[in-house]
Amino acid sequence: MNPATTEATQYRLLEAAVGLFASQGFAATSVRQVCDHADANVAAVNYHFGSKSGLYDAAIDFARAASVARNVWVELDTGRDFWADADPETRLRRFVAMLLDHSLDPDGKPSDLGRILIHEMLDPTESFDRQVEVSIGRVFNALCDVCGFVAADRGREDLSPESIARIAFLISAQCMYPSLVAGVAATLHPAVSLDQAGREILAEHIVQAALNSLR
Amino acid sequence: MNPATTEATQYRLLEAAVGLFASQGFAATSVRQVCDHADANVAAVNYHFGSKSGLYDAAIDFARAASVARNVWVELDTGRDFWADADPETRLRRFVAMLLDHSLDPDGKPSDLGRILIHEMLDPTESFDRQVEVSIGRVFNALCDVCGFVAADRGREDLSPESIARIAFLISAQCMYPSLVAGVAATLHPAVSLDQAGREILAEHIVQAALNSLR
DNA sequence: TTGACAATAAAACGTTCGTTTGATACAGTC
DNA sequence: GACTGTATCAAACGAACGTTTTATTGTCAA
Repeated sequence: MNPATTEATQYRLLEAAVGLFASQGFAATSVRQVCDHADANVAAVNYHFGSKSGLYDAAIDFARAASVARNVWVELDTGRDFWADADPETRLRRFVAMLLDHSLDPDGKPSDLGRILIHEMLDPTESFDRQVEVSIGRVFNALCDVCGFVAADRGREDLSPESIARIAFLISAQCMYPSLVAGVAATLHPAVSLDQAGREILAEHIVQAALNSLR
Repeated sequence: MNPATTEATQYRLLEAAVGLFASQGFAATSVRQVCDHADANVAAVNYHFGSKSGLYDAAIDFARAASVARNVWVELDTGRDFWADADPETRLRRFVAMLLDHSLDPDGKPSDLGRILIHEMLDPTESFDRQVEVSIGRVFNALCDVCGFVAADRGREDLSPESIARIAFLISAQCMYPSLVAGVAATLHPAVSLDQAGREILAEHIVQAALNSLR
């Protein structure tokens, strides 16, 4: 088959894998299930990705690339954010908005990457350390930095690094929670809307809470 | 074998099942794995609990009973909390403290029940609706009520039920996050301590954020 | 001592798992 | 037209899965 179709098969496998790994996790997702969703032969996974683990790693990179392409925020490789010249409060506001955008897809569905990350936290695979190193670890450090800038901007040099980290911790909690519950939000939180408008209100709440803690 | 030993086998199976289901979820946990951890025969699960699903349901009830016994808060069957006579702010403070205590075991480990619930949110089994009905759904409604009392106490009748629900939503996020990350907190959030002292500081942050939103 | 009963154990049931094999189709090169 | 490399397919591999069957054990009442 021609290379174009080949790439299409790989693409379909990755798309199916991301969605299934996101909801079921690595161990509970079978290769045959992925291939069925992708209309591919069972042997395609091992041919294109070497193994189920290879597909998993490729799917994570695929999801991360899609998420970053949709919403460039910080350089994941360095942790440097792109608004180093803006004032601290603006940086914090943008950071929270982007964490939420990475937690929820544009249509309000929970993010695949976020849900894969949650599975990794509950039951880490060998990919977890790499994810911390190249992605969430650096992002969390960048968030701590931004919170530290806000604190310094307000003359709160008395806040210890632990206090700063705790505030960043609670920001992470509020930004990641939507990707956890969005799939069952209709059952669990029927009164809370997670569309674009609701997301902006949530972001403002989160920012205000952080600013109050840093005041 | 005598009934005492029988109960011991059931108990060991439930203990092993709770831990494994909490970290791996239902589908990724095998019956043989549970029996190995419990030093029981493979047939013991189907003998005592009928099926793997029966073991799962029993394990959830087991974990919830242990959690409630350790920390009585609201009546899970009715959603009624036990401090209906206290002032609204005190009720909120106690509610947050108890949500955190249910998210983290006394020794700072993530709660098994909380992690099972997270798995259910990511990929609901048939047990999910029942869990929402008898547990988390009622607890969330009770939390909304408490937030509403605080708002009324402060003359904020202008806050819509949606606004109240959103504040309760963010409280839930911050209280549940520890049970998600506590297992990897050393890697992910090395600066944030989740022991008893750190938990109290977190609770105060969460309460203050909610009070500010309700002010 | 015997029979009834609850609990455990070993073995096997058919199914599904991740992976591999061998064959087939098809593009481009000589 | 023969050869090479890539991609797909059906089929099968041994291992592990949830579950069942059969046999064995120990404890009671009769």
